Amino acid sequence: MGLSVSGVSRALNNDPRISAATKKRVLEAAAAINYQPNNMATGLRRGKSKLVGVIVPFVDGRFFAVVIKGIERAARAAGFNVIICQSDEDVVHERQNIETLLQSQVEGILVSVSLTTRDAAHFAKVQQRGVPLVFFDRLLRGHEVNAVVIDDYAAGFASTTHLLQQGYRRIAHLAGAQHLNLYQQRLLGYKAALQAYGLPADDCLIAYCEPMTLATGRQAMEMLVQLPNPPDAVFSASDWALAGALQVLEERGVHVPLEVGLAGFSNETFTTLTTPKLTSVEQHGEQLGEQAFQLFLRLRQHKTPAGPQQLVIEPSLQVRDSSQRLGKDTS
Amino acid sequence: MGLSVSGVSRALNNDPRISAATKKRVLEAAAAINYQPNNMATGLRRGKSKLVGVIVPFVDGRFFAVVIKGIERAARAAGFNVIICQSDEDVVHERQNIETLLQSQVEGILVSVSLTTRDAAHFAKVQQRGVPLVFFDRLLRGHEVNAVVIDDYAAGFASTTHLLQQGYRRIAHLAGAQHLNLYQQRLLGYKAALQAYGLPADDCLIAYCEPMTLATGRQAMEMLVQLPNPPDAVFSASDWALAGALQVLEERGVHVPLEVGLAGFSNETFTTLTTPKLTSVEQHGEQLGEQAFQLFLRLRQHKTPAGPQQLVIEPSLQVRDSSQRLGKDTS
DNA sequence: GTGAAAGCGCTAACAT
DNA sequence: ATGTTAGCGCTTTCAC
Repeated sequence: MGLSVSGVSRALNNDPRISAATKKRVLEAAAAINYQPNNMATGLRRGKSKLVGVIVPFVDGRFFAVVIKGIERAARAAGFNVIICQSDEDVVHERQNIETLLQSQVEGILVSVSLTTRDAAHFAKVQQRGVPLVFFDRLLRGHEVNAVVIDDYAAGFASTTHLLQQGYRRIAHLAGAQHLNLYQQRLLGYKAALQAYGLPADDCLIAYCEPMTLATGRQAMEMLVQLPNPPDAVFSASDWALAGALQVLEERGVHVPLEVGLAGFSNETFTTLTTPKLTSVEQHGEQLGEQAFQLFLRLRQHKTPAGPQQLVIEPSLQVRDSSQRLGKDTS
Repeated sequence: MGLSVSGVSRALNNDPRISAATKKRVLEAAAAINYQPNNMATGLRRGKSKLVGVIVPFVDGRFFAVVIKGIERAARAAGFNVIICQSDEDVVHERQNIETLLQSQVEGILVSVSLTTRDAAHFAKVQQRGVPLVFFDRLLRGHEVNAVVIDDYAAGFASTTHLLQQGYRRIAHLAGAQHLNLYQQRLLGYKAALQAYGLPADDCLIAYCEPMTLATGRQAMEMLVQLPNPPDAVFSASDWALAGALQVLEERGVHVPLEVGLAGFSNETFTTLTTPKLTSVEQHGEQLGEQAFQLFLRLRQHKTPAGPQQLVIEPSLQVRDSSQRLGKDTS
């Protein structure tokens, strides 16, 4: 009849050292009283919380939402719960988030750094505590870290090459903050594609948008159209900035894609809702999220990893109306 | 020199019963060894986790992202951490989310129900455990619950009235699942506005989209344009469905807003990126999120509340190009 | 196969 | 103003 606490614990945890009969008895009783295990107590005793923390700059916008979905799926499968924090592109919040997550005893942290993050002191602290740290998508240049990124260079190269194939020759680039790997790589890919076509790189055609929003995209485009020799195409490192550029062109009666071709980045949902629909780069965020979590799991297993791990995911170009001057495109 | 654990605890918690000198000493030592309090231990001992759970159908899309921002702001101010769960519009996930949150010992749950939620058994379980439960935006019809909602009826009335003022007379409605309060209220507001103008309600003009997406909006519009007497305006309970409608009209060469006027709901970011820009309802999600958290706090204080509390937030109509047939609008 | 008991890190009586 | 100690709910040795 009566059973000791340890017996109950064993039954609930499928411990082999218990008879099927008593296990059944316990399970029924538990269901009857609507028993809920207390994760805090379990975590405290076991010394592991089964929690991972995720820090993203923001959660609206398709990319990070999708990444989170991927992380959650993988985490659920491994019996982990996920705590999501938004840094709001503010390094101060990011530091607070780290603090919060460490206090919550997360077993690992997955982070995509904010735009305003320039030093990595708060991340060092995480490592120092022995909490596995995985960066995804955005990371600080010049830091050797565990990371899952997409091949931004290849994406920049492919987008620019696509525009060149469509016959555009004076291609501008809306660039992001260069201390972030991904904006730098997109710019480098763009430059490399021009060079591969034997075209000179004209610095006038590179406009830095920080942050990359509709507003900064508008400003950049206003500037570009007033150039003595304005561009006939734009490759933007962000769909948002590209949307701003499109607005400016529309207002000035410039036809897209006949007069100016456009290609963006992130495959935001609105890219299929504008006129014309915007060509963009799909980053396969869900896959990226899953990989990031898997990497965390691996780091957790091997206490002493063999140096920083880097995983690269191949993006794919979604060609839509905004960049198709010719009938079709077979790239 | 040496100090007891309780002394340290007191210093860290700003207990008055400790000298300023020792407090300082402890704080310095804590900083030196990079001390992090263990929330699980504190929570276990105190019997409170300082955690709230939030369940939303999804996190992409502007509305819920903004609501979450509001909740987080209010929670942070009250010293709470937030666990965000996505139900993915699936009641099965929703039940799992509830389970997860209860195990995590959250002190309250804020939820916006999924589309597939029809019964409230899993929510009853939450109440039964004495965990305060607050619904926001979406709730099940016919359940008396604590909730913060927007005045969907007023919004439906205002949107439809605005279209009428612009001279549209055959106004269709893209409606959502009627077991959810908000879609029902939007429909009722629409009907009431027609009636107030002395116009008959034509059931042919009401198209149910479930779920309300670009695809279902397209289908609905295809059907509407083929009516013997097609509509000259559309009020949609979702911007997504409206975007689908706009695409269909565009493809058929129907001019918006001259031939057909459009008004949507939720003020999604893409409403300013389409051509024409879409009129929509701003729901003030951040405010809604803050109110929802405040309501939770109040429920937590008074163990026995005086019946279900309901808070209503007034939305506001954002008039843009898609609904302006006349020169201007002063509603 | 089952029970007794220690202890995870912390707080809050209750001493002193 | 500081120290001592019990115990939050659970798991896990260790003993039987």
